[in-house]
Amino acid sequence: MKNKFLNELQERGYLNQCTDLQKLANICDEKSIIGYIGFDCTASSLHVGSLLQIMVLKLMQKHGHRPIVLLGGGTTLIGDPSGKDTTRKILNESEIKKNIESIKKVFNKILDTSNKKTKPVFVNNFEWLKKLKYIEFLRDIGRHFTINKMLTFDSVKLRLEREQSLSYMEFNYMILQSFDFYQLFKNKNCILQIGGSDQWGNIVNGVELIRRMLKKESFGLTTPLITQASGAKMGKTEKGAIWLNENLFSSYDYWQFWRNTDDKDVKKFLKFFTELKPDHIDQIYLKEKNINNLKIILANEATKILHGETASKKAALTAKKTFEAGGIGEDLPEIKIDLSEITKGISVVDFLSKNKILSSKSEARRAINNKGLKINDLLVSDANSLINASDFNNGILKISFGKKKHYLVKIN
RNA sequence: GGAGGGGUACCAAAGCGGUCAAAUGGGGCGGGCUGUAAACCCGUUGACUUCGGUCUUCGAAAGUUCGAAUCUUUCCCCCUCCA
Repeated sequence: MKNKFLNELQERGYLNQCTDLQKLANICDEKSIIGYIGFDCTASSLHVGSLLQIMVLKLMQKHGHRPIVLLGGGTTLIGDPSGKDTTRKILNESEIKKNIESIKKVFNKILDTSNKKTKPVFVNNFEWLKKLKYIEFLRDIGRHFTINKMLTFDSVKLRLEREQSLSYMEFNYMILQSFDFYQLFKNKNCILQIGGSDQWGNIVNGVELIRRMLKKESFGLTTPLITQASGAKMGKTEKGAIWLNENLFSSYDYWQFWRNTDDKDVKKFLKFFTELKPDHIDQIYLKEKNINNLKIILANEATKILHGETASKKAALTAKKTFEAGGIGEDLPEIKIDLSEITKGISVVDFLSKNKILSSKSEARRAINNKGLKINDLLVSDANSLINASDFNNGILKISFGKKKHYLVKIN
C-alpha cells in the first residue's frame, strides 16, 4: 500500500524514479521523514525550471515531512556537469553568498514556515566542504568511488562521447554531492534526496556512499524533466528565464506566463504547479469547455503560491481590464517621465529605446513600421511622431508593443 | 610529433576580390487569422540617421589592392586521420 505523500507525488506526476519506492513508503507511513534537494546558486534567482522541485518540498510539508533546502555554496564553486555541454562559469564566494540570500526569499514565500514540525531547514554545503582535507577525503571517501563506474554515468559519459572536455574539477562534483547527502544523513537524519532526473547518477552515488560508510539505507527520488509542448525547456524562453524572484520578474509577468500556457500543457501544469486536488483538476478539466478559463485558474493558483493571493488577484484584474476591456490595469509596468520632457515633446522612438521597452531606436522604428506600436490603443503610424501633453489622460498614457506588452507612462 | 579540414550574425550554414550588412533554414520580434493557445500565412531581424546616407561587423593582428568575409603572413582556437 502506498503512502499518502508518495501517492500524491505520483498522482501529480512528480515522480520519475525512486531507489526503493515501497520501502520508502513504509517508512513514510511510520514517521515523518526529512528529505533534501540541492539547488544551484549560479544566479541570484531560481527560475521556473526549479519550481517543480520546490513544489515537491511543499508537498512533503503538506504530508508532515520536513524539507531541507541545500543551497550549495560549495558545489556551486565547482559547477555540476550534468546536462551541460560546457563548463559553467565559476563564481566567487561573495557572489554566491549574495545569490543564496536572494534565492532563500523564494523558499520562504513558497514553503510553509509557520509549522514548527515541517519548517524548512536551510543548509549550505560550503560549511562542510570547505573543511575537507584532500588526503583524508581521498582515503575516506574517494576509496568508495571507482572510476570505472563514474565513467558510466550520463553526466560524464555524454561529455566524453561528445569529446567535450570535462575537467577533473567537474568530474569530482558527483563525489561532493554524494558527500553532501552523507553529511545530511549523518548529522541531520535526512534519509531522502530528491532531484531532477538529470541528478539520478549523483543521487544514487550518495545512497551508495551512505550504505558503504554507515551501512545504512537511504533513498533517492527524481522528478521528470519537464518540457513545454513547444519542446522548450521549462522556464527558459528565448527572451530569458522566467525568474522566481520578484525583482527580476514581476508578479504580473509571472501571471501572464502561466496565462499563456500552451493548451496541451494546461492540465499537466495544473497538477504540477497548483495545489488544487488532482481529482478536482480532472473534474474541472472535463467540465470546463473554455480552456482559457482553465488557464486563468492556472495563472491565479500558480501566482498565489509564489506571490500571494493579493498579488495574484491584482494581476488577474489587470489582465482582465487590459485584455478583455481594452482599458488600463493598475498592475501594468510603470514608466515615469519628467514633465519637462513632455512639454518639449519627446519622440516616440527615443522614448522607447531610452526606457528599454525596445533595445534600440532602429528596433523601435521597425516596430512602428510593422504596425506593432500603439499609444492609448491607437496605432502609431509615423516613426517620427512625438509624445506630448495631449497624449496623457489624467497624467497617464498607455503605450503598447504588440498585443501583450503594455506599459503605463506617468508624469513625474 | 606528422598530414589534412575548419572558425561567418542568436544558432546552423552558404559565400571564396567589387553588385555583401552578407543567400538559405531554424529561432526571435511584429502583423493577419483566432482564444492573450497551437497550426498556418505575411512582414521583419547590426547601429545611427536630416532617410540622401554614415559607421561597426565574417576567430585576432598585420599586409596586398582603387576595393577584402573572400588573397598573403603571423598568432589563437576547434575537428579528422596517422604515429
